[in-house]
Amino acid sequence: MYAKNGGYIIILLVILIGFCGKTEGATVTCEPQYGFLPCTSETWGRLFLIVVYQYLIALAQSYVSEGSDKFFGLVGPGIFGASLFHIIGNFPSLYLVLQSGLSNNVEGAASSTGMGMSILTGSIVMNLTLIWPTVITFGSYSLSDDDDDDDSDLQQSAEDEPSFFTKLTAYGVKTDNETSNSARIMLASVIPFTLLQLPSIINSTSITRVILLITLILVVSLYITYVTYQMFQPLAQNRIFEYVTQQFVKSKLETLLSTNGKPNVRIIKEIYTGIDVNHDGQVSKTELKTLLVGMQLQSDGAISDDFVEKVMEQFGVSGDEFIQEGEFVRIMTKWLRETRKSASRDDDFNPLRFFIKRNGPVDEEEQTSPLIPKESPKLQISILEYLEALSLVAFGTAVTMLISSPLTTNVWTFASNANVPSFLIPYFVIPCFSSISRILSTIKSASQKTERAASLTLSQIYSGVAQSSLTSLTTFLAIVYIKDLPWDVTAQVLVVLIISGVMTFFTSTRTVYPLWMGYAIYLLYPASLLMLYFLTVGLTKLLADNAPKAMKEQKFESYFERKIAIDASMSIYQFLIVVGRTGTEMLTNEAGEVTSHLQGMFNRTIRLLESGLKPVYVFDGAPPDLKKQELAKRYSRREDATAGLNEAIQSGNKDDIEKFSKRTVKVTKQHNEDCKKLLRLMGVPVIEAPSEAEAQCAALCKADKVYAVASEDMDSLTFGAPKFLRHLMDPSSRKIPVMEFDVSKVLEELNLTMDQFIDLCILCGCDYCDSIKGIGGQTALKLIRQHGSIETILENINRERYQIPEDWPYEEARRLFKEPLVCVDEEQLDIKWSAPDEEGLLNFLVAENGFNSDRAVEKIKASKNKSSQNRLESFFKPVASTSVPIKRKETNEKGSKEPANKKAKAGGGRKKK
DNA sequence: ACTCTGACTCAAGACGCT
DNA sequence: TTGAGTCAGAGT
DNA sequence: AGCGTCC
Repeated sequence: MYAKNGGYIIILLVILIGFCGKTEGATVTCEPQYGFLPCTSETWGRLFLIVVYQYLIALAQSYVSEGSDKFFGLVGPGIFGASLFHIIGNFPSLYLVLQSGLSNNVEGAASSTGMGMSILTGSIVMNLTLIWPTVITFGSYSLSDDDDDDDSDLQQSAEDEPSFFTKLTAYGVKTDNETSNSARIMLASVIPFTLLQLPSIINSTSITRVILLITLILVVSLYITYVTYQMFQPLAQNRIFEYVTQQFVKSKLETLLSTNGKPNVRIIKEIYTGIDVNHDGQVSKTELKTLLVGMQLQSDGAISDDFVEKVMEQFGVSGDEFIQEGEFVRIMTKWLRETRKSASRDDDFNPLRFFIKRNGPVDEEEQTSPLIPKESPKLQISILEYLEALSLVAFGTAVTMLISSPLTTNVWTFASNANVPSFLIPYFVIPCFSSISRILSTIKSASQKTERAASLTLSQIYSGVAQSSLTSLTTFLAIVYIKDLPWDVTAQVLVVLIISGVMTFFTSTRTVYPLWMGYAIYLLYPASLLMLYFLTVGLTKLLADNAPKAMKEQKFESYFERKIAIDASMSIYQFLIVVGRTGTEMLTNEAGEVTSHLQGMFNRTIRLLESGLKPVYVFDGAPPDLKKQELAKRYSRREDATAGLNEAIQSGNKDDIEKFSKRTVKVTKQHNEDCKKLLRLMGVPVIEAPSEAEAQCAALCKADKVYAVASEDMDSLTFGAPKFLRHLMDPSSRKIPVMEFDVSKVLEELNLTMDQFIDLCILCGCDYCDSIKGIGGQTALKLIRQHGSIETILENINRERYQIPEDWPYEEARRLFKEPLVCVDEEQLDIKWSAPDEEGLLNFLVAENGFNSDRAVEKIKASKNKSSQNRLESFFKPVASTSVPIKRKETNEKGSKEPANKKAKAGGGRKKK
């Protein structure tokens, strides 16, 4: 059976890889993970992949749990059962939780740590508010104690069934005391979450770290306690053991009973081997007991040795003798026949009859009787068995590790493309996926509708929660502490606390859960979603004082097919400064004209086209008057630098030459014209802004002509570009992810209006005017918050402390930001991307500027390939984004971002790596 | 003690070869 | 030029 | 990954 499933996994993988290969021919714009896993840039393709990956993970997890169950069955309760068993069983989900935190990507560390915690929170809450009530609703039976066995299935016999509302109180589930005990243990495991809440109350980074350490120590000691407890209190372990074997035997028996006609000897033999854990070819008394447990022979309480003896007698053996396979098959067959005919007498100890009417009488008096077989099953070790278990675990784990990273990336991208709120992904989607199999098995086992089944299943949930929160929390805290990662888990922690608090209230004191309670607790799940939503959204607002996260990291590839406006002058400047320049030397053509900018622009544009982006380059027009002052200053500085350069050349100081030559770089009209020509030849649209290029970019974005503005200059935000990308060009050379800013979110989280935001930017310093001495990002934000506008600030500010520049033209600057001179008429409509004019391009590059023709041809080809596939329009609108620290340009920018980290903003001390 | 500012420094493109 | 990172000093 | 080359 494992082999069959293993076959599925392998076949699926092969299909996937084949799928990948197919994609490769036509469209490869995405990077296959590990070089062979398929990938896609289309949204629905992603969905498909997600489903497949998820299925694979579910399979893998079932392997791991089967394997670890097998281990447990082999070893039985003991030190292994107490410790390793849990860890192994939890490994796949643990890995899912932590893989994000393990990434080396420091930039994304904050979000990944948050993500790990969200997954943990999500699965805890899901266990408690979805799986838990499932036990109640699926496992409920009449709580009144009459012995009518007919209500075995609530849904079926509608006639004599009580009404739905009556059932709410009259039906339900009972559990034993041990279950409440597990609940209390689970509660204890949640205690550390309280500590994690402290940093948001206390405003100190150092204390935060101490708290982190204390929490870590607490969690570890709790974990040790938990393991120790289980070692010396085999109660809990025995429950799991029973649960495990019960699952196996039960499923077999169900198949057996569901086949009509002749008893299926093969399955009976399978059961026999299943029970015969040590594979010595015979079933002992202890092993038989396992069978009886699996049959749910008694609705609660232990199987008495007495009873086992009697059943043994049925098999013709007694005491320490063994049951042989042939005998086993014979008796089982007999039982089956009898059961079908229901001709058996009551005292003949046919356990199957009890199994069939699972909802047998509940004997409350026996509730307190010991649940545990007096002797734990002592099983002999079979190497083969171990190997099988081991390989199951190893295989499942390997598949999980392999798949989980592609799964999560796909899930994220899908979510962002489909506009799913991002917090739902780690909180709902991922735990949901990994819980599916658990939900199913829970339904199955709860459907037995016996106290024992309910108790076992609930215990299983509690201990599952306790284990996963302890293991995950330990690892999470350790990583965060050791790597000193930023973390802000206030919202998740609160949700866990509230949910588990409510659940504790429900569960700690009682053993009877009426049906209504199950339904009520279902409601907690949506409630927790709302709670988390308001906490994340609300909190950031509340914390807006510091660093709202209004930004989202994006993969470079996720901008496939997106139209992006780029400020050309900025790029040209960069190219001139950096491309092929050594001292005063630059890349030139034969005529001695500089071609650095062409080289850079060509390469970059090719790269963009190859990635499927649609760039629009916007060139600067005439600078506004205000900026002229600034420009004049720059000009004079450049003069100085030129003088310095000459001096340096004469003195031969290389460092100085280097330094000054950088400063003397100037983008000339000629450079601009060259680039425009190049771009037009490449089929890339070029727009000439009447004034500021940044402003024009923003206008294009506002007019929905482009998806976003890409720039390194934060002025774009001030100009109100709805979407703003930073580091778009960087990922190739550096490992910085693209940051996507959403102005509306920025405003929302800063809790400012656009006008206020503009004022803020002016205060922080802009190209148009000076800033006020002594006011940086922080103070500016505070002042704006407090007073609302520059005017009011000026009225209220302490003029002694802050020297306000004379003739401070803030109003003018504001006007430039608010109503920049941009071109809005339909002239812009001709933003069209066309195929490159190869001939013209080659002529221009090779003939006029001395480019290597082979290289040029090759690159043009590359870009053409990709751009032809660009035709596949994506249906999906640009994506909403979330969360980022706000920044402002100038030094102060750091003012607002960096403090964001330090400020211990209520969000909990974030530390920077 | 903690926060904020401002002054300082540094690097800045993109590709391919080894 | 720009931003990023660091550091010292001044301000609470 | 580091370093030279692109023109």
